[in-house]
Amino acid sequence: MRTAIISPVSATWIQHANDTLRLGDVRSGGARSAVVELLGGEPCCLTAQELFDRARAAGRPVGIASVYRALDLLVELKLVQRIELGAGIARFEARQPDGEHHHHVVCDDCGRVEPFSDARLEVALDGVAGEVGFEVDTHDVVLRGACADCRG
Amino acid sequence: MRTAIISPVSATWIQHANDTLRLGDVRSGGARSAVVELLGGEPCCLTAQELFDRARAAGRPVGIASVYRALDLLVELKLVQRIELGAGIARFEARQPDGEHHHHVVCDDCGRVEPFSDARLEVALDGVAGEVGFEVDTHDVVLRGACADCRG
DNA sequence: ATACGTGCAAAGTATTTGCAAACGG
DNA sequence: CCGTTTGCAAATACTTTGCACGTAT
Repeated sequence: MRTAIISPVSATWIQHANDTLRLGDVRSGGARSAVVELLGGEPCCLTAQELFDRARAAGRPVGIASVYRALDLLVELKLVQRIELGAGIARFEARQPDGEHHHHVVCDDCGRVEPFSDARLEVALDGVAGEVGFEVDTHDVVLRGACADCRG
Repeated sequence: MRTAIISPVSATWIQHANDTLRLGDVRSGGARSAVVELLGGEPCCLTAQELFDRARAAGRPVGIASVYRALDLLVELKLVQRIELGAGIARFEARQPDGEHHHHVVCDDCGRVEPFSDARLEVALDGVAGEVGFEVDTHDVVLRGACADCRG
């Protein structure tokens, strides 16, 4: 194990993730620990490649395949949300145990991604979730347009 | 040109799409016509492969590359919306000129996709669009969960 | 006639899988 | 010790690009 400087909120998620992992019959390995720590310390979403690069930069010789395998497991356990913002690149973000979350606005021109959250939107989404015939677990919302720099 | 049995609403979109294409300095080719006709006749989203298969089944010897090229152009002209529902497969859907549109709910288990629409959700989305710093052009909403068949 | 559109095949890129070695409990 | 996890390399699957030929205007 290795210490890391992380925010209290994220530390809670890391704790939660490790607890959940321990419940399943999974063992702790270096690659998965790195992914959990990195996602826990990040406020917004990261790509698999970004996780790989950061782990390597931190001196952990992980393989990209292990990053994907760790992410698959975490998504399956509902600890992580997979987010598709287009361009065929998946992004990953910690799912807070209290349901707290945000959505994303993407610039069609430069690809910039920014988070936002809105209580009324969540209320509307919860309302819709009860009306479709599915048992809804999560939702994604993506706004697309031009950021301040690219508008012209 | 070839006739096809299509609904009035979609005929409007096809008309609109052809008009818009004619304004740009683009010429009409077989592959692009096929894509426009197929998207105009479909109420929900289709994958590039589905468009390719249907065009071939209809006796049009299009190439998959031309399908992608036509879709790129149509997306650029805002005639078509690209929708990412996960699994790395993009889907495409006609954008009605009057802004009428729907969203999607996806079964995490079997992959089933169903459309839905909700006026209150649209109001909330419009409200949020004015508060983020971007000039928002479109939005995607995806609900994920278990469909009636897979719930257990 | 001339440039744009097209089909095929090859290349590109994100992700997954096979496998033997390393490792945790 | 035994089975999970890992890193590497090869394979896969969707999408894009190169190029010569066809086609609309």
